[in-house]
Amino acid sequence: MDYNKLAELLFPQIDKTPEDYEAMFPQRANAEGGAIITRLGPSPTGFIHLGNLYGAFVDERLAHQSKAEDGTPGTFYLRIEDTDDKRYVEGAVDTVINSLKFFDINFDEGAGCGPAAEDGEPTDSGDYGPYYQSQRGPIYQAFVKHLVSQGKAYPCFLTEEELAEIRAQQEAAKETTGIYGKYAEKSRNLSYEEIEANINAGKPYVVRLKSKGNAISPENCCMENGATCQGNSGNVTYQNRDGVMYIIVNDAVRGEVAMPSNDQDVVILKATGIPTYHFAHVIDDHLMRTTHVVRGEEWLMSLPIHVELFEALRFQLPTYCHTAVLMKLDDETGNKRKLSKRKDPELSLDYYRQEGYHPQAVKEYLMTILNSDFEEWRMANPDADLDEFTFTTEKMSSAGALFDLNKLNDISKDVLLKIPADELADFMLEWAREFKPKAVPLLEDKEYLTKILNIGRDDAKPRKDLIYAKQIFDFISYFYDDYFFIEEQIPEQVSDEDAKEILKRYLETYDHSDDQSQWFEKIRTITADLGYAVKPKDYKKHPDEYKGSVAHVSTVIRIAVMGRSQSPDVWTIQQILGEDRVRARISELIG
RNA sequence: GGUCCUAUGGUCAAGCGGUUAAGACACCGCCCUUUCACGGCGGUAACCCGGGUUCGAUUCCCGGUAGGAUCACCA
Repeated sequence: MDYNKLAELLFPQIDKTPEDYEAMFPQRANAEGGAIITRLGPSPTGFIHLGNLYGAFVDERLAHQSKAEDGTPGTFYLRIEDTDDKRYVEGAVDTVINSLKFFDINFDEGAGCGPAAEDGEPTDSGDYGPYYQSQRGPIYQAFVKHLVSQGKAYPCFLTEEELAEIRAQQEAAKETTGIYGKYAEKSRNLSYEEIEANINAGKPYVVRLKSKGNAISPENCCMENGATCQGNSGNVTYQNRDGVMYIIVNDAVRGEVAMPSNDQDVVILKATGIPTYHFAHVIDDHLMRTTHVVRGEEWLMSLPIHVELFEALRFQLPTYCHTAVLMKLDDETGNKRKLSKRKDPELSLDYYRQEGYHPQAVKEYLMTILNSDFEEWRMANPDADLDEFTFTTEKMSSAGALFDLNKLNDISKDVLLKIPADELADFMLEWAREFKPKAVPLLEDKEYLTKILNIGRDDAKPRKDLIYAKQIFDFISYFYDDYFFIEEQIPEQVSDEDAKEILKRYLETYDHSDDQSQWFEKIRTITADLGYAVKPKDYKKHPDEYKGSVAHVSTVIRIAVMGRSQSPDVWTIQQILGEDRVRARISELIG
């Protein structure tokens, strides 16, 4: 078979060679001396979930933390993986970029990363484009053509029915499914004339890799059992394990990973002329000079395919970082399972936006599950910027981490405490504009809101009860008349008459200009006059001698003014609320 | 089913042949306190099972078990 002739028959319109592309996309200047080049390759649905964010975070940190010899940092770029013919969602690239920007994750180059054009359309930036796989057709085809001309790939005309039949046969015989070994022979052995006839007849076809298989044989490799040898692409070791060729790859997060080498004649070019993920990954990450490929664990099993592809093309293998998938405890089965888009709203980044989690809190949380020594570092450096932490792939867990909302909330409390109240007020308003529009006019009084958010923050032991916007709003809602209502019952120790009496006397003696001790002194007086214990301990010791304690009296006032029994300090709240509101609310309750 | 990954308290996790087996979150109790939150003190709670190797295994090896991942012209 004349493979050159075959390549020409299949790709007459392709005139560029791999060498041309190698020259067009030379090694990156900053890749020398340790700078890391990473990429994010989302599909163009624009849907970014927590898992994507998790990976993007790793990519970003790895690239921007690393430095070339001359001090320039690594590069983190955005490539859109739209090889699937599923519909392209309008504005998806913008969505991706903006979703990540919300978390301070910024790209250096790639799709949509250039300055906006005059008509407002986003442009791409960088010298290694195009950054959309759908626009890279000729590039992929040039490499496929090259492989065909070397006899390393071939066209396959198997129809869906034939494929299904083979599959059924294999399943019945309990064999591995797919096109490999004897099942590949039919297509592999097609003569030039047969192929030409098929093409002239307009039959659709795919291009498959001609796998070298993984059996140890004289023409393949004749290593002794257990012996190893180095691969051409670097970073790969082959080993004969009882007649089966294994690949051993050093994964940055998992260490050495061993598995049987690929024996499937995988599809590299679909009937549409568009490559599969496997092929696009190999070509793109090589040509765009990616040094570290960060991706989910679900890709680990296709590593042998990628290794064979890298070897066949004589490309250098990148460093792989297969990250663990995010898990969750299933309510029904009680087992761990992968977070799913359909069942788990907390997977969607929108969930955190709706609830009003601060991006910094989500980042901080992600970092704690990403690197096990982060929490320790954070305790030692409570005020340091997140970027000062040195992130390492070695410290990443290879088991799936369970998503823990409790932990997120705990971290969020600390994060929000460090954000100045007026910034938090802006954050609340922004959140409300999107998710609680009715409250916007109220929250627009920034001075008022800032005062509220600032309660108890400057103390030596600052309050930590602010977690996320939605929760915060509920927490402070009584400051706004529209949302104020009596939510709780008065304590059982206090009779209805006493409650009225307490409030009546409170209102009579109320002086808005009292300082906190004067104010509390008056409550003590009321407490004592009505037969309640001024010191809660007295009541605790001698419950028979008192109706209740000052705590219960205070609770009545709390409920009158705030509608609830739990809140920060009453005096402070009243000062913010203003005299009119306080008086009005109490009068209202007295009736 | 084949292949691969993983296995320390409820959760996240230190540990990398000899430890009273850290820490954080959650939970419980006490203290502080006019409630709550914060803070302080204390507490419950773990090395999946079985074989080896070794003077000694949570740690190394093998087997089992469990959970997860993956087996497309989807990524």
